[in-house]
Amino acid sequence: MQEINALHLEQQKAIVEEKWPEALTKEKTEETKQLPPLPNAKKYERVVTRFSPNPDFVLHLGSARAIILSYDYAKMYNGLFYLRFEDTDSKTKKPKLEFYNAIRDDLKWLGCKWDAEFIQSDRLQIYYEHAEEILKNGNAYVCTCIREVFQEKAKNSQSCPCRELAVEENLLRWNHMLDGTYGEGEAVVRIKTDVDHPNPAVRDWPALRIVDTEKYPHPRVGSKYRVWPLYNFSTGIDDHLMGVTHIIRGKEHLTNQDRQEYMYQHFGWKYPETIHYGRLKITGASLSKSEIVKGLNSGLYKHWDDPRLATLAALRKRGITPEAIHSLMIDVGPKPADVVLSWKNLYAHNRKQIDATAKRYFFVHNPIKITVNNVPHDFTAQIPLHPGHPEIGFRFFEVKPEDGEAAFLISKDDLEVVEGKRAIRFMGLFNFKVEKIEKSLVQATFLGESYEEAKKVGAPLIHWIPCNSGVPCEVTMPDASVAKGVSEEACRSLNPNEIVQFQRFGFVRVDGVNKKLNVRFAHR
RNA sequence: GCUCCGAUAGUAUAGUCAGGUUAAGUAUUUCGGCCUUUCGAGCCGAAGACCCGGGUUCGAAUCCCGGUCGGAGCACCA
Repeated sequence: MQEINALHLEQQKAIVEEKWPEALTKEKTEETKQLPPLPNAKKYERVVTRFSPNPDFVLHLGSARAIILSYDYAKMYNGLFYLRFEDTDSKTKKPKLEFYNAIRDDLKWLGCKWDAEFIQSDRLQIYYEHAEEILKNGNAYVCTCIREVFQEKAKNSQSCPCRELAVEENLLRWNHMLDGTYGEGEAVVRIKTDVDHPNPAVRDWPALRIVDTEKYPHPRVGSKYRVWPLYNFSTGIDDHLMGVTHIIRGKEHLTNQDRQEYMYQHFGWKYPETIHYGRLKITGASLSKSEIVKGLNSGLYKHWDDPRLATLAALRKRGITPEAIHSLMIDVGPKPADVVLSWKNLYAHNRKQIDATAKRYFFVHNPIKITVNNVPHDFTAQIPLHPGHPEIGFRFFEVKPEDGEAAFLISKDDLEVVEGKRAIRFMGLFNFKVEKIEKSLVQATFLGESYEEAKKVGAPLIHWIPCNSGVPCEVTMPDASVAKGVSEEACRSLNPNEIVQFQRFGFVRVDGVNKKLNVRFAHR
């Protein structure tokens, strides 16, 4: 075995080709895209990654990148993947109880099971202990300067007077933060970095601050705590304590690494490996939380699953599968360059997932009545639910002409397809010729039953349903408009969540069926 | 303004770290054709890219410098 591994890939291939030629061809068809190796994975006993959302809103396509990369890398190295709620700001990014669960559901839906879950609002004591320790070591101080004054000084590489305070004084001030002597905004714990750091944003960054939780109670722990850690402090401590080996996050966190590395040095810890991927966008849909919330508040969107949005809830409702999102994200990978995804790309991934299993049905958009004369006898049309898989079953249509005349519904969209043609074929039924097109009625004459005949004369194939049958159907389109029509009778037995294809119209996901069939359009 | 990061076809990505065997590979998109009782899938074919300018080198998509463009951060947010 070792012997073989020592050979070059080409040499290995040559040997295989010689001895087992069929093995290689199979390998090629199953080829799927792989993530590049994780940096320094071998240095750690066990790879640990985490996804750490603030439960202040639902997840979107951008979050999916962090989740899938973190999850996949953990699995790739037989490691662990954690979920950690970062809910330490009950004021400006206030968490809401409903989103903790919504996020869990999104993760489950994506198929990314987490090995352990943490909630930062349960861990305040841990942060307090570390704050005390770092104050005792003289590597942090309690700053009572006016924010703007501090910033002005930091900008000019000057230290503030609090920086020189003795440990005892800092500890005293720290207790004043905890016991309520200081009010909100009056004191903050700062981590000592380097007042000459080239990036002013890194200089003596704030680690813990006071929140008036009487006024802004935390959804989980209410007003129990008034001193709360800031992002770099809680995240930095947690990543170390939880043994996270690889942090995978957006590059907006790049300077946070610089900041946190100072703290790690103070504690004598080793900073984890990091991957900072670039900004992800998708054409025409905002992935900014605040913008989505703005649209929600203004009434532009009724719900965060509005089809115009790229939230996971919206994509799910449109019939985009988790597998499609997964393979899209693997395709994009972890590189630091920004990407602007095209919906068509997502659709292509999705189509690959659903095409083989989605049942086929007729949906007549903007119906118009058509009568066909000279229909010689009754028909029972039997059309497969999937043209490639007749074993799935069939749908049946009864056509009973009266005095040789049968009535159907076709889509007005097909009028231009039909116009001026010598022959048209109703899929799975018969051929006819259009005699007259009026505003609300099309008249036609029966030509024949033979499909071969239709093919020979190049007759267009259109879909149809018998008049006075079918289910009224509304299709919510990606732009939130609603396409109305009638879908065939067999659709009555459809279940919510099912993804089907309306033939010649596109793939849709079933919302519900009652008196009316409600579906959402996914893509062609 | 300051501090970072990045740049391969319409989109996404491989190749870049260890410069040559790649007249830049793949997926998707687009356009032809075939096939198919869907405008879906499948098959065949075509089109389409190394941001610009210098430098190093026998040789640069790959290394160096400059520029341009794009993005991020500069909160007592995450």
